[in-house]
Amino acid sequence: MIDFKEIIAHEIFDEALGLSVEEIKSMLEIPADESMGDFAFPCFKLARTMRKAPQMIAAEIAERIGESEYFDKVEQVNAYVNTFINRAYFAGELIKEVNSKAENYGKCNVGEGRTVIVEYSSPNIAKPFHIGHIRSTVIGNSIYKLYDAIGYKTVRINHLGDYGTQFGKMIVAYRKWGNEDELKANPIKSLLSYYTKFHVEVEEHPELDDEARETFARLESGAAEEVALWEKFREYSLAEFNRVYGMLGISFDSYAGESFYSDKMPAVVDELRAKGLLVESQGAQIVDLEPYGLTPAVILKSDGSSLYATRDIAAAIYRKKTYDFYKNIYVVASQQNLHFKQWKKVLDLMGYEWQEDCVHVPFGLVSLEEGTMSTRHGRVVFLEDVLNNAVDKTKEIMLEKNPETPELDEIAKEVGIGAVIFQELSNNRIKDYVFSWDKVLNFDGETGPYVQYTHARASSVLRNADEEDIRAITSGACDFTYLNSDSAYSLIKLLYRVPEVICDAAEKYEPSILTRHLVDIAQSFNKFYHDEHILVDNIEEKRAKLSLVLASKIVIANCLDLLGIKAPERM
RNA sequence: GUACCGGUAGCUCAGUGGAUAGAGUGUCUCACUCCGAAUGAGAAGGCCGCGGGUUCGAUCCCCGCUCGGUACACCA
Repeated sequence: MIDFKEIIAHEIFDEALGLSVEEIKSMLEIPADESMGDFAFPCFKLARTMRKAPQMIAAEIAERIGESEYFDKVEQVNAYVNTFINRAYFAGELIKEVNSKAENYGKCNVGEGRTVIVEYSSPNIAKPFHIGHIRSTVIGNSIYKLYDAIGYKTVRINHLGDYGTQFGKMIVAYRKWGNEDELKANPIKSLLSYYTKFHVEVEEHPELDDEARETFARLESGAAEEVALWEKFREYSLAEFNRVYGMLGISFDSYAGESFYSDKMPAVVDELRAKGLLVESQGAQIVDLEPYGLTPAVILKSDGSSLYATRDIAAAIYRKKTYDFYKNIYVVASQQNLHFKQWKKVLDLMGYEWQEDCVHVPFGLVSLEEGTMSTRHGRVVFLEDVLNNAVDKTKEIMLEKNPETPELDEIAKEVGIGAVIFQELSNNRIKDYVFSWDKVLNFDGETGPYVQYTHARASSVLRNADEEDIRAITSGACDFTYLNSDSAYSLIKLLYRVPEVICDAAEKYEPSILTRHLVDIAQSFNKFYHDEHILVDNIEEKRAKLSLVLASKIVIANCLDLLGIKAPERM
């Protein structure tokens, strides 16, 4: 693909400016308003070194490069040199690139030979999968896809919350109030009811807490009965989670959760002790982090059992040994910022420089209109219900608009679930939000269905073309001078920027950057579609326009895929 | 109390050390004998939380304040 910034930087370069081509390239801007050109070069900074008014410098540069064949026009406006690339040239280069690379357009291999671990979703066993869990699940999945697209080897880890004192509580509760049949019939619901009952009962019988702690200690030491029960809870729960993952089209390479590290912790504790980091405080074993302005990291409780922090340290060391990661990414809620700071500091104190390659990717809180979600208090919205409602709503709309659509049920799933995922990936992940049924079931405007509709619309136009047209546009033999309208050209520019947007989104661990750009593309396509008739009588013009439709369809589908969303041909 | 995160149009949110701060939604108009109206066009809507500072230039960077969220040793 032609690097237009590179070309322009070479054109602008002149000894007298005192800037290298690279420096000029990095100073080039894409103007907010298209009437100001495609790429602009601001001359403010040159004013000082050249001791000349920036407007004059801009005027001189514009004059000097104005005759270049790459430009339709070069203007000086105030302190800017505004360049307008030759439209037919730009269109031809971009469209041939997209249509020949097809599903690979946007990908690259900058990560070749390196491994990136993405830990995401990581729900707690025996608790329902609610709307709060969608964030880590869907953001993490997109980050994995982004890194995969730019050439990294990826490892997807679902760090299941399948260990800890809560399982002591669960086992105690199950023994007191549960039974096998009930559990089999409706695992998570039953487990949740036992857990809830435990918390009610413990108010009056505080000794239950001690019992739970003892039970977890037995589990951790490998007592057969406790282990068998725990395995049953885990297996049943996982089966339910997998149903939701199936709906979302999400899978993992590893389900090594907290329990997986239970036998790897004593070594970590020994190592900490050997390195002189472990001290006793109030009966517990801790790492003192006061010199670093942090509260202490508790490694072992006073009863000798392990904690979340201990397991995360063991996990990081294990992952470094097993995968030799380039980056180890944790997509975990921002509530755990402090935990990750402490954890990184402990690894640092242990002498592991690779802690710098461990990245916590935090995201904001989802709450309900009634307040913070609380499973125990029944203030909870189940993810599966949200997905099912979105699918039902989609089906209703489809039956009204396009009842003849083949495979209507299948497409309703792709669109309904896509709508939920898309909304989740629309905003900066750090922002908190309040869940709203109205919002999640709205399919107009900047939504997943809007983008999918745009894709279906482009597909429809291509279906209406004849075979010779399709052959011509896939071979790239078109007269691109027909694509010189403003609406065609702004669409082309948006498609051109997709590869850099993908890299940017990956580097910042921010899928919403891609989501936003995709909305811009859909808007731009729809404007082009309205402004211009595509299937015109003039064959050359028709084929040039169809080639842009094909390129748009390809790019939309590729971007949707990176968000974990399907791109149906009809809807 | 301390730390971190957020405050941009009625609402939900983008945005960048630079040109006139943008979308969607809601409200009011307009456009389907025409390639898919889940669409497009137009109108209206802004002390970019407040006060200082750095800079040729700050919504953006720094400091203080304020409002909201989150976290702060044996839960995860």
